[in-house]
Amino acid sequence: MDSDLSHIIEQALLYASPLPLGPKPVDLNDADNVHQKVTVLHEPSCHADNMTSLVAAKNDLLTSEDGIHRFVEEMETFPTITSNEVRSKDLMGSDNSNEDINPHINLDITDNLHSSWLSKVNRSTDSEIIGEELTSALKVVQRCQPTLQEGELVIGSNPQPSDLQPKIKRKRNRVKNPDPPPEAILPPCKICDEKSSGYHYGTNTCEPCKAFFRRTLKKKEVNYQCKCQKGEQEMWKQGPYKNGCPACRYERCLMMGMSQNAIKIGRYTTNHKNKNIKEVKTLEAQEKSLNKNLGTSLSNGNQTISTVEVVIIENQSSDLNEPIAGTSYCIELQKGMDEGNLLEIAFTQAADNTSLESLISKMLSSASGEGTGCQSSPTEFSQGSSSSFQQSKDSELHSSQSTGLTQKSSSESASVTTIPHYLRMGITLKEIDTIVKTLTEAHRTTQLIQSVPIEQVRQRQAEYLEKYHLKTQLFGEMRAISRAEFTEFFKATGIEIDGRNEEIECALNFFQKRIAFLVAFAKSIPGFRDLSLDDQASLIKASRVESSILSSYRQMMLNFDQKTQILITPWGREFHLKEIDGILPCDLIYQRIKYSERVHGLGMTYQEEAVLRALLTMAPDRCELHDPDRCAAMQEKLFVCLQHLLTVRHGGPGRMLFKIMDIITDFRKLTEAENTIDRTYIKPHIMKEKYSLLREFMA
Amino acid sequence: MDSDLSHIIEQALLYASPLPLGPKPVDLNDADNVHQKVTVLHEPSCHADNMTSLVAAKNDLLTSEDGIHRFVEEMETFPTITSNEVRSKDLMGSDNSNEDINPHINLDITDNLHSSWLSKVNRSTDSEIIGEELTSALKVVQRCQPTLQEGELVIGSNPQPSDLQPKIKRKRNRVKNPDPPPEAILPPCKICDEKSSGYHYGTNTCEPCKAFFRRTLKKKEVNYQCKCQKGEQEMWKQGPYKNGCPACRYERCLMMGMSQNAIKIGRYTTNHKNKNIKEVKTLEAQEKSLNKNLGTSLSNGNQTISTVEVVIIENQSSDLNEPIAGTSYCIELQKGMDEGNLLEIAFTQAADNTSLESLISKMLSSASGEGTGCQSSPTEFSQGSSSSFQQSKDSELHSSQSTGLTQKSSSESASVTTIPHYLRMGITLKEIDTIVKTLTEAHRTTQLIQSVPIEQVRQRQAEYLEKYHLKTQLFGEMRAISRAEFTEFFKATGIEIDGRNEEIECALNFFQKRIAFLVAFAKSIPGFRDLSLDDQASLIKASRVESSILSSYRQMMLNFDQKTQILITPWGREFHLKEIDGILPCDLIYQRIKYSERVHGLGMTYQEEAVLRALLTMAPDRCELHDPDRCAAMQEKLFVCLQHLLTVRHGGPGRMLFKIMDIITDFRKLTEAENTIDRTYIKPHIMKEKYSLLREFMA
DNA sequence: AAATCAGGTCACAAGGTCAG
DNA sequence: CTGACCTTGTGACCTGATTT
Ligand SMILES: [Zn+2]
Ligand SMILES: [Zn+2]
Repeated sequence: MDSDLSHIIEQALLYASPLPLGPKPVDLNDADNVHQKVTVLHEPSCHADNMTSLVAAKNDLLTSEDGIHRFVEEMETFPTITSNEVRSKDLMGSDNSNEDINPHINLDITDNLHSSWLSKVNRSTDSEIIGEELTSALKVVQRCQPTLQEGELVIGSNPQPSDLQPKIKRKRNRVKNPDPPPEAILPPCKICDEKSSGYHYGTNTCEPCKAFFRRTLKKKEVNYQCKCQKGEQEMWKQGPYKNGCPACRYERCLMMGMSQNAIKIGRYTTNHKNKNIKEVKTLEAQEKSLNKNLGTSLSNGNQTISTVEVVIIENQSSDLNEPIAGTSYCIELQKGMDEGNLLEIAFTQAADNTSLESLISKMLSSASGEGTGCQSSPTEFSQGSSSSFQQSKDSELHSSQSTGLTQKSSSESASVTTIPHYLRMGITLKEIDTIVKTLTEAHRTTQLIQSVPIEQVRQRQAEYLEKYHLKTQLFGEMRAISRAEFTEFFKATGIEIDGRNEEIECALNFFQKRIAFLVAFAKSIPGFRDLSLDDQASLIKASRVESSILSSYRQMMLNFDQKTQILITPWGREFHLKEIDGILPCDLIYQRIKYSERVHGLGMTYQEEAVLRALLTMAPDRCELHDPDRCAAMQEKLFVCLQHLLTVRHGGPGRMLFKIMDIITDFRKLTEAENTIDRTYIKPHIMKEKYSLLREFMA
Repeated sequence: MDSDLSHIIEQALLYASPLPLGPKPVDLNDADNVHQKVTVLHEPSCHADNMTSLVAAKNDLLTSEDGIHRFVEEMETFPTITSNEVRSKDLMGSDNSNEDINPHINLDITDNLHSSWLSKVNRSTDSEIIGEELTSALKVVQRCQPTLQEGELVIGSNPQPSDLQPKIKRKRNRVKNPDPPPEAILPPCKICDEKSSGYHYGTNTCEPCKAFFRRTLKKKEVNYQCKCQKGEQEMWKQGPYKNGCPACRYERCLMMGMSQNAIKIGRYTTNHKNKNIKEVKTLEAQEKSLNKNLGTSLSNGNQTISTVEVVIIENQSSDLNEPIAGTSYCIELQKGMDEGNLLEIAFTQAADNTSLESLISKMLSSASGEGTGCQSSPTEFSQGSSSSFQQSKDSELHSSQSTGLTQKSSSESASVTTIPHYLRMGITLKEIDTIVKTLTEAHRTTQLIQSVPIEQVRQRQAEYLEKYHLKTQLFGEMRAISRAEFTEFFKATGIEIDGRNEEIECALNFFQKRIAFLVAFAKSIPGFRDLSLDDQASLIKASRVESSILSSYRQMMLNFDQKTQILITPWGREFHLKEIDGILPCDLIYQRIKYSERVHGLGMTYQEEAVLRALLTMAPDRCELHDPDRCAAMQEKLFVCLQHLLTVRHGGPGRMLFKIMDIITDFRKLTEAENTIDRTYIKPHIMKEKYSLLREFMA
């Protein structure tokens, strides 16, 4: 830290010498250099040469972002811009603040036109910094604009002087912003989570959503048809989402309070600005700081929600998802999901005393047909034959034509016209495609998705926070009653101090449900069912942590509020992190949250998520298998699928893949940790017959 | 819609008369500058000059023909354009953003129309800013239009001043686009190489291919039958192609990433547009330079050793690295390696009390040129390698080129439009080849290779085993003296029970040497040295376990005998696994051995190993970096290299890659384990100054 | 004067249609 | 089935108006 200085010097030296800085180092402070550069730039004859040297110089200055750098960079790219591309407005310079269009380009054009006299003038210019010169120059030009127009108008229409003045003034405003865009901080689009462009119709939205809403407003009759797939409507309800469905989009717009009347124009009030900032901060905090905070936040978790914006909505359609009053939080199974069969088995059969093995085995073998849940997709995948493309109506399966999702992909992938390496093996693209579709579908239908908008969740959390405070005031920290104490007390007296056993029952119940989902998903993995039942069971068990995190992390992000430290469990209860220790080990929960955040941070698409989930499920080295090779072969295919997805999305799987691998690694640790915890915490509770499925999993 | 009529009339009027704006010059408020500018622009005499210089300048800037050329073309043809063809809005200039119409055209129009009077406007030279003046001038001209029109209207319709404002606005609307082909620049169809019609389903495709893909999407069941002739399938894989085969066509669509979710709609961003242009440029450039590259890269590939197992070298110069007396077990540094510089610093400098940071930094910065270390000994190695069988194997595989570049050469006869294989993310095959070579070389020269044949080793192990048995018979299990006991004893009495401290010194010494190697290798990674020194250091530290295992596992396999459980350490001592615990935690050694076995089990080639080592070194997610992105970019390249190598070797990297990833994953666990162990075992020993380098690594 | 938004414009792609 | 063409909706970018 303190040795930094010398270190920096070292570095400086290092970089200074060996690298070819180009003829004239770019030195911002030195006027001469600067001028030179400018001159150079405008000297047609020198053009090419200087270009290269400038570029070279640029590359040497690693960190700096400043004017010249950018300038140089643009010079570099400029040549590719053809005349078509330059908008007249750019040339005219009256354009206000287009961030993409760079003024320097204008310069260059101009240069080209007039290089002869330009270069001369330029040299004699004073010792200002280039960028500024340029911009100021721009400014001047722009000034001319309005004025001129003014003149014309006078001619044509006999204007009143009074008219003239304001006009000029107004025009001036438009004068260039010399410095880079301050780039106001804004929370993301409430509708689609994209980068928002401001507060539109009463809500922070992106430009597209704004336009969409405007168009809709203009319509005399709104009759959008919902184009959503199975679980997508829930996604819309839950939070920002994006797919091609205008009906749901519009509905969400309304949900978020967009309307003509909510319009607000003009400059932000400080208040509003602060609100924005706060909101962003909150979001960021949520994304990042969980790790460090936990320790401390456990002790001081009584901050109030100051920044959560509770959007008050007149919700006309509070139909199905209305959480019931006080506590009962509604868990919605996928509507489309025909879970009957599966769960039936899971729960009914569990009642008898079949051997543990046979329990899962039954679940596994039961859904041999299409009948069960997610299996509607191709079942017999086995060895790459994939002959049966019974995508039934899934043609649009993941039709989430997430418009705009691809912008990223387009940005990177240059000219990849060749078949990637990873495809050189037996697997065909078609197969990949099918696998991905199948898995995505299965993934979507084997997770619990609540359709409660985040605002409601937060609200509920806020409410609970108050309750919690009250409780703690009355009884002191709930946490004080440790699990050990409780058990002791319970054994001795038969009295549940705080009714936690009931809670535990709920939790266990939920766990069993989730297991059913895990099984269902696993079964949908192409080839999975070709394995022996034993192996199937082993795999599912071994991957339960991964699979369940991948299937629930989005919910987790929704249901846990960093600020208040309040978690709403999937079975619908609120807990402050501090009190949860009585039911489940706090650490476990915490770990889960942490991992959820990490996964969330990856920003995977649904498809990637699904494939990864499958990949992790099919891990032959996680457990003893009868036929590990077969499993490995399938896993390999899944890996190829994942690679393909990543490659397609960001012109190269590179970084993402590593990040994922990194998390996988840690997943294993988590699994280990959970295994121990489960044994101590859960096991004692699952002796009841109805939890035999669970028991099996804990074996 | 409604304003159309009047608008049309307006237009008609406008164009009907040759637009004599009237003698009144544009009168500006502060007009001098502007006037001048205008003058310049419209000075017929200047015109030609500017034009030509412009063109000249342009040609410097780009290779391509289109941009300005087209512009020039348009300039020339413009006069013939009739009113229909020009949008009024363009003329009027107040229009906001037509990107396709080139401003210059406007300029020219105006020029032509008005040159008569415009040129007369006085030109008082003024040394104000230039480029902008120009643009302003442009604007002026354009603004004239509407005004003028206004004037016209006045004549015709007796306007009220109040009317004026809105009118201008109205004009902008809805002028039909009569304009000629704006014809955006687009790269060709990625599927069939035809002229593309845009970005469809995430890819630039032609209209037919788009339709084809759409139809396919709509199908519920895709069962195309391949109708390809022999060889045609390869064509499809290779690049854009076209024959009647829907199966392959679809396959390629998927390949190129077409999909529902890749849909992007709406207007292009400037960015996207630029990307297109760039891509077109790149394509053009590639076509040109392809042949050259191929020629050169083919000719300079003289590297042969790819699968060397153990390189045996007769060592004449066992200079500085002389290990410990007693048993003379020879550790050889690569002869050619000019390590002096490096190690010097590592060891000499270590003596003084420089801060830790600067220590590594110095090592990092020392080898600024190519001169150092691993870079220097390419030739010797190939001589030294005795293994002839590999060569033959190699030549079978891919004749001269180790990286399989030959494939390309074989296909070079293909259509010109075919882009080389493996050309992703801007990486050319040549680049891959170079990287691989560099790394292989570096890898080879930054590891300790002993020159003892395995028989000798085994023999020695056998001998030691006897000794060991004797010892244990005499003293009982060595292991009995635990580290704790020893430390205690040593502290108390100052007596080393079994001279283990000496051993430890040896080990530490060796570790330091190895660090030097790690650094040297890292530095040879292309791009590594572009990172900041801090980052470099962080990366090296973070990857030390991986890198050292990859550089030593072969030795490890050689030096550890599973049967006897006897290990010969790299610093030349024998140990039974049981006794080693006194010096290093047995578990660590054991882990190392285990991992070495795993890696060995992969059967990687030397090249793969080298690339993998580099890949692992360049892991941006392992540690905090100032510039993770840059690092990630390089890592991606390395990843491509690895993929390429694997692909070449076994026609598909699939499984292998996955296995590797799997091991990588576990490496991280190992790293963590070692970090803890290091802290407890090693740290206490490295307080001596000469171990400061080591100390830094343990930080 | 600067910030900030409603609204407008139109380049652009999805999906449909229909004649080959 | 193919692909040219059409219709419809989207969203990037701009301007003028409105606030603070
Ligand atoms: Zn949005
Ligand atoms: Zn095509």
